[in-house]
Amino acid sequence: MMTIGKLSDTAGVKVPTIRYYEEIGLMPEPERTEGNQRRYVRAHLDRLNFIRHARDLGFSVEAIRDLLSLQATPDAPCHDADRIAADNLADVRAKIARLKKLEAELEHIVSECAGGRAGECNVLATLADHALCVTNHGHAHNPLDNVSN
Amino acid sequence: MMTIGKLSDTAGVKVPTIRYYEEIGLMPEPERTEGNQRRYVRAHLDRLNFIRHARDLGFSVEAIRDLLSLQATPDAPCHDADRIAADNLADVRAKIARLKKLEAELEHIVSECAGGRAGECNVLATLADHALCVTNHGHAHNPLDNVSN
DNA sequence: TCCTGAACCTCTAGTCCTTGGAGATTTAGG
DNA sequence: CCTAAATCTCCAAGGACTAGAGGTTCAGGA
Repeated sequence: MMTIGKLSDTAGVKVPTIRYYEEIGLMPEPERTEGNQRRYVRAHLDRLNFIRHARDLGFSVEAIRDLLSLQATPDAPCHDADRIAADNLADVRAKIARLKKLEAELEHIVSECAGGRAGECNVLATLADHALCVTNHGHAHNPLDNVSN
Repeated sequence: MMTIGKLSDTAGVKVPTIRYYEEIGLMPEPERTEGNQRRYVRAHLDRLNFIRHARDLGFSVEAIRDLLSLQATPDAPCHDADRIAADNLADVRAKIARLKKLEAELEHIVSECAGGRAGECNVLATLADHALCVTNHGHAHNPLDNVSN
């Protein structure tokens, strides 16, 4: 029997986040004391650890929802979990590829900067003119959605 | 003199986004027609291209604000712009490093999956127990903030 | 000149995943 | 029994957009 604060410390997930997970149905509603405070048991900690770990690995909340329901049915075939993980891996790789292009671009920009006045600054010049770029880092219309996380 | 739609198409920035940039002060308020529609000139396009390019490169709106004010004062020393870009580069590198750890972890998880039942699934087992991880991909308390670009 | 339909306007609210605060209540320890 | 810490609920913010409703303006053609 532990309080939400103890659960929070143990799992490394902030208190409001735990309540949020409950609200969106990732965490089950725990027992309450007479005074309406949440009391958790070991199973809650395991589940929260699972969630945090999956979030650390970049899984979306929706993916985690799927993984949790798979976990709940141990006799179900495992390829669904495998596919979710593989999708996530592909996602992570795409993000790495994109960030590497940005890295190259930024390296170029920064290294060229001679430390003069803003009027001749390479950083500013490059940002003002895409044609000065060394790589094609994309003219994506939703550039960052792909990279966040 | 171009409409917001033309500006949007030319710069590759969605119309509501342009209005949003105006609202937060990244873009200046343009002239209006008698009927209250925005009309842009070349300078607006240049500025919007600058902004989009910087966003593509992962700069935050706040960083862009700084860069734009530097651009407006060509005689100012350039090291501020350089520092902003260098900070951003460090940021991108940190994200890459983090994502590579995730990649390694996910590769491990996925490759180990024998395609059996969920009860023995490696994906699920690893998520349930951090100790099974091959790398220390961090117990960060704000795991994804560091990675979203 | 009028009409039509596309593009524009403002305003509000939603996205995602938390995080923080206000103000009230409960709990555990001394 | 008292107090301080922790908890409760509810609401709002963050970043950077995105989407919709409901209404107006523009440009081209008949």
